[in-house]
Amino acid sequence: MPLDDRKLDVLRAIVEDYVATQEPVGSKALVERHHLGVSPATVRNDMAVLEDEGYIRQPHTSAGRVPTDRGYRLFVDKLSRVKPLSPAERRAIERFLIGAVDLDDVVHRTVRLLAQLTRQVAIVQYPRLSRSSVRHLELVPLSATRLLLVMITDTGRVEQRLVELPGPLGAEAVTSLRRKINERLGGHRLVDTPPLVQAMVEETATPLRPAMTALATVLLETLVERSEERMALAGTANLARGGMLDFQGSLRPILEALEEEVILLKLFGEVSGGTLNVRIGDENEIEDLRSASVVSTGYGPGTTVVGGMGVLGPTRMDYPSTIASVRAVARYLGDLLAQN
Amino acid sequence: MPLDDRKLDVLRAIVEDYVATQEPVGSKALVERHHLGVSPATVRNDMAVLEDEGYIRQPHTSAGRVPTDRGYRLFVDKLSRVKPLSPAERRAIERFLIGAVDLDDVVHRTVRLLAQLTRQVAIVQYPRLSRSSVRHLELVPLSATRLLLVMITDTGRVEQRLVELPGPLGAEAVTSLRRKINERLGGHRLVDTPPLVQAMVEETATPLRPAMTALATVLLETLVERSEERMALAGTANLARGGMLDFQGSLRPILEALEEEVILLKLFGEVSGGTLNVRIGDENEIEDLRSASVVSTGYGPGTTVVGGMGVLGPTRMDYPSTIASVRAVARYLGDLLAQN
DNA sequence: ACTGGCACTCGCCGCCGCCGAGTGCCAGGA
DNA sequence: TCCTGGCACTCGGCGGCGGCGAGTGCCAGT
Repeated sequence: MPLDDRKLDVLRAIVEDYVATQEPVGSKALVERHHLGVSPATVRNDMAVLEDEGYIRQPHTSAGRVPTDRGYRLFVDKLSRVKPLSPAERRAIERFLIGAVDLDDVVHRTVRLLAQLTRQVAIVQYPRLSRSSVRHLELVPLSATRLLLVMITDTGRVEQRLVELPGPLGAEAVTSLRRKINERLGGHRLVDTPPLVQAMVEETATPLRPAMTALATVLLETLVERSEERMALAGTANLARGGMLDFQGSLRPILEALEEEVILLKLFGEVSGGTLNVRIGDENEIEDLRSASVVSTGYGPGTTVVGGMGVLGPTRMDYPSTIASVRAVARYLGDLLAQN
Repeated sequence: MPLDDRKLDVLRAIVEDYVATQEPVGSKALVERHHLGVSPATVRNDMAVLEDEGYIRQPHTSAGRVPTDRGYRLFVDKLSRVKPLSPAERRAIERFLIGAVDLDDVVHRTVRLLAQLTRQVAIVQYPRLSRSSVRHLELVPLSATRLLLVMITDTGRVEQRLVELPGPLGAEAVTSLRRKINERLGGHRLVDTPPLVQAMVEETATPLRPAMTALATVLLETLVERSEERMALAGTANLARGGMLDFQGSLRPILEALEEEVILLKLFGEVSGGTLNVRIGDENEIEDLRSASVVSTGYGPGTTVVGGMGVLGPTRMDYPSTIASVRAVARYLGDLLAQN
């Protein structure tokens, strides 16, 4: 049973009003606030149908209607236009650009910006190591048997790791190792490096072999396999707005989920396509986030995706502007990375 | 009017019971649970005095008593012995030590450990740059006019910053700069470096002068002045335990404060002495934290203090064990840094 | 196909009275 | 002087009650 246009209009009106007021919306209030051109009674009939179809529900008899997850889904898919950003928002985005001194700074500013624009919890993943390529590898001797391995990627990430050498190593040896690893790995994407590292070890002459093996182990284990996806979080205080009416009473599960990096990473598992993703309530795979919605997208220079970002909020959130903000911030961040 | 011993016993009992049950405690319940050797009536008289003196109060007439901030203060100062850690806690602390691969990892493990032990919000400051000394400075040429400056401190922190050069620079020039800055700054504490940097610039010969100036600017501005004190946070979900009875209803101000790095840094401003610090409710300088208590201390190898750490929770928290945990974790972390 | 009218439902709110935990006070006893 | 048992009192919490009103579903009429 397809819904006719007016029913869709009604649904849209319900979603908009409910998001704005956070109170169940009744037929009378609807016709007053939106010029639907019909009487409350007609709207009521439409509502009955929408309820049968599972798009809205009544918290209790004789209260107004509230959208269901399914209703929000339809709204997002069919009924909402992306709301253009306000000049103030554009200005805010541009202002955040200036003065960022390094990648850490950029990520932190971005996540705060996003939290502020959407008034929700924002999450920004650092550019993924696996999607980046090696710009430079540096070896810094700390002592005779200890090196610091510093890796700089084309996305600006800098990772460092301690390497314990099996035996002491002279300065020339370090120089030689440094040259070799840069020759072999420089410019390659991290995902492609494992075989290169392997080959590199095998063709290393005996004197340097043990050191190179130690180095290779660290490279493989810590930089590639456990590619340590970092992320930044901001705006958790926004969860406490609305006096815990949202999130069925307890912030606890949400806060817990936000602290589990593994869980957060899942959120960005599917942003590879570069398309923007909206997961509403039950659609979330993560148990603890079933009472929340997540708007996420990938970002990166040009069309490539080097990381994910998004916001988390109550299912009753302003999807059009949230989506607009997330998309805009992702684009700006991508541009910023590109011009670097 | 000094409080006699029994009154203090009564206060201690009230604090312990209230912390355990989270409910106002009455005279009858007190004599039942603690063998005070006197009748409820006597306890009531003592309570009246304690109330006059401002150590406890009644939420409303005909309810039990609840400790005031002042009551907790007296309890912490005079009435509580530090509770020894349980074997399970000791084991947890030791377990966290093994397998930490770098400073980031150590700090993150520490903060999670602390949150878990105390079941509260834990905050750990990274070793302060200003208290650390330079172990090594590395210059990595990224392009002809761009250097990456990497600084490694004796506490294991690695900071990097981009340097835009006024003109292109050859490889030998970079080597020369690298040698010079390491000679001059290596081993010195960061707080002592500004004059050294200044001097270094002045005695640099013309060809390298502009590059050195750029380098010096970055060094001074970003590494010393704005010495970027980072910190890690964990256990925010613990705030939502106790159904927001604590924190007078809203988590919002607390969460907001926790996101303001500036505010958090204030918490550790006074840990320099290395002594453990307890700030209870109103004693907090930070407005938003007036409904919370903070237990903080410094940590560092041996007796020096390189950073702060602590936990934040409701004023009705188990001070003895919280204090024990914070102290123990700080000591372990200090030892870890020392043996490194 | 829409509308006005109408009876009905039910959550919210304020009211009331009971119960009981807890208190303050007092007179008597060690 | 200090402690105790007894006693009257207070007041928050709880459950039941009734009225109000927003909102609904249905139906007959246009």
